[in-house]
Amino acid sequence: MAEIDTQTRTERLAGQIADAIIEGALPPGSRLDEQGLADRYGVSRTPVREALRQLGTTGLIDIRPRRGAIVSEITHAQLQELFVAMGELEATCARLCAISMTPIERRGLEALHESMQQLATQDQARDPESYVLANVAFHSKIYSGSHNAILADMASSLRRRLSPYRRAQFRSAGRLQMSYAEHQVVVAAIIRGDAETAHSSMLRHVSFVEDAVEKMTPVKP
Amino acid sequence: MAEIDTQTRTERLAGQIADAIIEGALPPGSRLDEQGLADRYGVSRTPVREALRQLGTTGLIDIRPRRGAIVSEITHAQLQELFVAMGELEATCARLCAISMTPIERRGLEALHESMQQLATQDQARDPESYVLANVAFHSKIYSGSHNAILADMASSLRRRLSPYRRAQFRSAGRLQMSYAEHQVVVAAIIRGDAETAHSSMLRHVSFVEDAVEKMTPVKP
DNA sequence: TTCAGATAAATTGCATGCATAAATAAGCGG
DNA sequence: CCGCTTATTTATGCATGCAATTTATCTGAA
Repeated sequence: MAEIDTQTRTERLAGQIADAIIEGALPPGSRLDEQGLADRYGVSRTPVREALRQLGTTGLIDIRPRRGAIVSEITHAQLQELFVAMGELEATCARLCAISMTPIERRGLEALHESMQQLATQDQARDPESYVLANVAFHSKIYSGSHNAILADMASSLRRRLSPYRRAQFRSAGRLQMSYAEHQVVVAAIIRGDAETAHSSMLRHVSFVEDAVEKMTPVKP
Repeated sequence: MAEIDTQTRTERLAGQIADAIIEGALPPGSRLDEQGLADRYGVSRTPVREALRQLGTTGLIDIRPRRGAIVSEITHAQLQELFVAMGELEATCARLCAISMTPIERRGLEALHESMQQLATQDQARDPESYVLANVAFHSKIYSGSHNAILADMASSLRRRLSPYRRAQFRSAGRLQMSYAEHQVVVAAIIRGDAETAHSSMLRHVSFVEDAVEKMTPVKP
């Protein structure tokens, strides 16, 4: 048998349900039946309810009193706001990176970015998976490089919340190379400590992502 | 009898407990005994637990598995990070205000700010209460003026989370006039649409607040 | 057919009970 | 007197049960 029971059922559930949403198994609008989830994960309704309430405050799901919870459905306007917010947060993190990343962190970021060149240029139609993974790592490095756990948490929380809407984004033609080129500007600015450019180029990068998503995501009015 | 039972016990509890923390009735480190809270508010442990879990995800309280919940205690370093994060968020909101506030919103902000001049100059030792209230309204206007509900929520959530540590801040000598003068720069920049200055001056304003708080808040290492 | 109202089924909100891990107190050897 | 082990107590985590509300189903009339 494994080891750590240090985690409570509720916490584990919150993670599992969140993952299911992020991975798309539970698309926006899905009803989150308490008993159903309890059966599905082999627990009672109590920890399910606590997990749902936790996810509710993150915005991932929407709890409607006496009417059950659903995976958050988002209007077009709200989706835009989410992207703007994430863009501003990531841009802020990037600016802080330019100011306060350690030399080691700068080297690490640069190295990761360079390793992504191959992933971006290899046959993208076949498998953007590895680039997507590296991309998450890239943005995580930006978050942690800000040296501010609060901003980092907010940014990754937003990223999670948006993930149901970005799934297919990297499948569009040339998006990988575009993304890589945008990263290039951000990284260069951070490396040379140019806070303003780091900020503005990251803002632009995220807004490009937004454009790419908008072209393909049908969201109800 | 009143009317709306549209709100669930859990939600009401979450609000009441949060208020108690914000108002200082439950200082950082306080133990949040489930049964005690249940008795105190005349409910069972179940809604208390759900409310606590909700507050846990906002960061207001700290839930330690199997060891109960306490009002979040914060190290000096974390307090600094919180202030930096809030500063960056408010600065971002201020920048967005400069870009996208409507003429009516600009007028409203200016009017509120002007009304605060009297509150700042009147005998401050006696009663900073009214200025504190107006100050909350001022920053709320900045949040809503960003026209981004996500950023606004994050900023006000952070403000709530910091409120236990800012209570006595405005009692220090001359802090009111200082605050008013700092606001002046921010408002002027927003009114004339100077995004960069709005951002940098708000950042400076919040960091002054941080300084004022640090001088008086004893936080354990 | 479609829609209104009534009835039945399903689901949420909350209280309660119990097992188990922590915290606390008691006992014991040093 | 003090530290460490062991019992006792307390509190948390979770399951279960019930009342109330929502949602689905059924009936009948326009």
